Amino acid sequence: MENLDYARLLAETADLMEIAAEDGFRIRSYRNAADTLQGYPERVEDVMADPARKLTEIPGIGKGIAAILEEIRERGSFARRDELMETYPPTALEMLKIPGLGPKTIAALIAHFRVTTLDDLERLCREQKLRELPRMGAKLEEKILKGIASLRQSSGRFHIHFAAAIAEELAGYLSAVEGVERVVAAGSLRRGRETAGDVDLLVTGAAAEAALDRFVKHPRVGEVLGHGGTKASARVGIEDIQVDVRAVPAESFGAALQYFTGSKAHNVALRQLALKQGYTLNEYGLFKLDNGERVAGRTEEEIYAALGLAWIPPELRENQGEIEAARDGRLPQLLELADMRGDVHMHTRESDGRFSMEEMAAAAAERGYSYIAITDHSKALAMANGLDEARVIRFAEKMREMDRSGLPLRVLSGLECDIRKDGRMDIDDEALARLDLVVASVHSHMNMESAAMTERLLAAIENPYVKIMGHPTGRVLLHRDAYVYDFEKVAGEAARRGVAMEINASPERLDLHAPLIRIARSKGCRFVISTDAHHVKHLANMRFGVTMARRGWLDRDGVLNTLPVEQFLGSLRGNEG
DNA sequence: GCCGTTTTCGGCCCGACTGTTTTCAGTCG
Repeated sequence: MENLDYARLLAETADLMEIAAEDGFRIRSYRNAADTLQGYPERVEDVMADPARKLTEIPGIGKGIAAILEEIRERGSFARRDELMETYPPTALEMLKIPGLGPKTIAALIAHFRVTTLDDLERLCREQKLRELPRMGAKLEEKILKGIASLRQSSGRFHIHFAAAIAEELAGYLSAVEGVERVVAAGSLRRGRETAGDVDLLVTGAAAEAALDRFVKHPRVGEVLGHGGTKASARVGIEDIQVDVRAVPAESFGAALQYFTGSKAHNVALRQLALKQGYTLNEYGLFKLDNGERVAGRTEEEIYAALGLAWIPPELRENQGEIEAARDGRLPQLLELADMRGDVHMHTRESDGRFSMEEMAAAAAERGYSYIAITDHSKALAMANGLDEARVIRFAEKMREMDRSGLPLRVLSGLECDIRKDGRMDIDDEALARLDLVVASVHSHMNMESAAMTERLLAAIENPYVKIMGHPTGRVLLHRDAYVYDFEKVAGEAARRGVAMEINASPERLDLHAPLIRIARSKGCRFVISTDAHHVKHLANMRFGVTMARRGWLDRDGVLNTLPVEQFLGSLRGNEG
């Protein structure tokens, strides 16, 4: 089992404990441990397997949870969880996802009506039975019905490019209000998470409150969930994404931005640090505990500085060691979009892209790149019109000719070559040898068991022409899970052989993601960031890949396609020195 | 359940909004 599985069991149990009204601090410990494991750069099973190591080295994991993790490893669950699962129907966890329904209400519903399915709950609301209970009324019944409907139609999370587009649209709309000074997106969007559950916008200026009124009148705003003097919430567009807009005074703008950017775990750690230093921190500022005097709040920088910390880039705020690094001056100089000099994975009409090589080259040059690699599909992807050996050779020749004929940037000849089920390349070595670079990717047989998939990938990177491992986990966000294999082993071998790991910047993939980037980096891997563009407009997705790299603590030196083209080529496997 | 430059016991982050109330519990971020 992976860290994510351990984290899920702990978090799930914490939810059930909340319904069971257990001690809140104990529940928080479970959640903390789950959060920590989720992003922990080492596999928890490896720590358990190493006799020289102890689980309690991991912050937030003490004797109690260490024992639970051991129990999970042995039998896939643990006693406390089993008891709770027996007491409460599995739907209890589903019900928590309905906005407006919390643990207390759910406990009451289960106790009084013996609700066990969402259908039960829906019927009770339709028959207006909920109002028989204290503090429940018509509004709640309505809210639950809407919640059930939206739960059934979607997972409630959205791709980052979609959430970013909504945020940018509304920010423009609200900025146009006279007297609004700034509109900024906070939340997981600002931290660069791969998906967002909602959009948080902060508005400041004399007319901030008026901006809330304007927001709820936006033509694409549907249901208004709340609207007060400092906050308005509504669902937007046919996708029904929740948007929260908050009006914030200028003197506490930094505090609000810090607070609403999160993550929750980062904020809790920061407030604990503030308390230790004699301050209290909230969304209005940093205040002295003894006399309530405001110490900071106008900017994030002054808040972090007052706590003895360097300003922490939002992408790092996951309570994964960034606070300690900021204290000790060890924060990395994170990669920037402007550092990128080339994009080395993209498709043209030769396979399943929509544009010609010349059009892709022109669009890439416009973005300021000095080189690209064209990497169309190989023949195994027949439905994508993948290239066979003869076409690979012909197309590579054509690319070289074009490259000499004065394109606006350097075009490298490449291929996204399928890794076959047995780990061999889909194209023979003789043809691969004609290319500047080969990206090796899995597009088939994704459900192999872990050991076989590990062997397959190890075999693939044995091929000397493979320079880059494409979208290394194969996940498709909100749609398909990563394939299962021993990532550390493959990453270690890739590092040893000089095969670079791709950070695929397509918003539907974002693969690798931050925890695996950190693992790969710790194994000595180098990276490229590529858009996998099938359309000229996809070239703009590079920013999401850079964000992912930043979340993985990468600086410019860790990413090969920040280098000028000759050095980039020289840094690829087999070309060194 | 975790944790310790005040602590191995006694703390543990904080405020706004809603709905159903006659003063506040529950939910959310």
